[in-house]
Amino acid sequence: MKLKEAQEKFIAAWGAFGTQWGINRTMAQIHALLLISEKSLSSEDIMKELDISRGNVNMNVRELMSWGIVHKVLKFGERKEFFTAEKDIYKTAIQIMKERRKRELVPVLNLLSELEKEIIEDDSADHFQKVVGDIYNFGDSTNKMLDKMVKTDEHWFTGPLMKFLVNK
Amino acid sequence: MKLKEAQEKFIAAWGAFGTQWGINRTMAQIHALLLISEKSLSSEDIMKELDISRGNVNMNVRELMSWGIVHKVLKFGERKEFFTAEKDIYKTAIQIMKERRKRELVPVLNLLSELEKEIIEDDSADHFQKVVGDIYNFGDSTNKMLDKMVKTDEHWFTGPLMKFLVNK
DNA sequence: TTAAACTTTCAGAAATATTTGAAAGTTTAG
DNA sequence: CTAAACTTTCAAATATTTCTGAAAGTTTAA
Repeated sequence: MKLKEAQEKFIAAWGAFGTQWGINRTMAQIHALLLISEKSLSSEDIMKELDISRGNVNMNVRELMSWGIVHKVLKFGERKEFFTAEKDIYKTAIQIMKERRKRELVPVLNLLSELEKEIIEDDSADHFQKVVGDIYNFGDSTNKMLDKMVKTDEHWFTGPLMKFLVNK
Repeated sequence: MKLKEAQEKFIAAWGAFGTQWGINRTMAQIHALLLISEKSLSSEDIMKELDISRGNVNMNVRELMSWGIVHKVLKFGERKEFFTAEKDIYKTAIQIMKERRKRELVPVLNLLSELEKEIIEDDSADHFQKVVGDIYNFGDSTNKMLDKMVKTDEHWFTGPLMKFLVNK
């Protein structure tokens, strides 16, 4: 297999997987492209490589930056902006966890704790309150666990946690 | 707040969150509805409650069953099928992990290992091979970890794992 | 049998999400 | 300044996903 062919396969597949786990195809493809590019790329480069419009590149690159997994690079003597992806996959994963915690888990916890507090009028609310409480507790534990994972400097993924889980 | 109001809020919110993490709104709403219903519900009940069509209910309930978090219940003397959601949130989470591992992680690992093996022709493929290899290793560790988490009978979420992570 | 009670399917309609591309906005070299 | 080089925005077009509802299929009671 030619390198180019393999790269295209990787980008296409990453795009398809992206769709499956809820992020848009193009965003995932741009991320894949930047991951496998040693040099940082301009909007122009990305447009050509993936055959997509300027606006699309702009919007998705900004989204990737808001996730903290793609960064702007400025080159001396160049007016243009270039972009590069975090290449450490561990750091990338941590960053994604961080963002998902913030964007998805925290809002759920807020909703649940609001519901938990407010149901006081109805005395047939037992089951509902239990469900809400159970989900809250589970979410809260997950939240704390993620927080710990994310804040520690330790490379826990290859460290004692993994040993703990995988051995024994 | 009235119970009914709180329940509707929960269902609506669960639907919206679902959208965000890549599953369809109605499927998430049906799951929410079944979670907070003590009794199992018929298609008819779900149609009325969420104001959606028969076909929509049928398709999404089957999808939830394929995830293993909703089950068919047969009642004596009743021709109709009823549905109920797994109420243990921990079991539900484990089940979702199991399925995501199978549906999302394993296919990614297959792709990556295929790419890893096949790139042999080009000698400028170093960086690409490193990226693919790094992602593979990370995915493989995650896979093993999830496998362990999922297979153990231990309620690890409140057990030693959490203690390990949250304390110290 | 058969017909009522139910479930499933699926083509077309509707809703939602993504993309384009041209215009507006911004920055910088000279 | 000002004009060239670049980035951002956003309304309209396109693509994708989801939903409807009626028809087809299945099961069961009698």
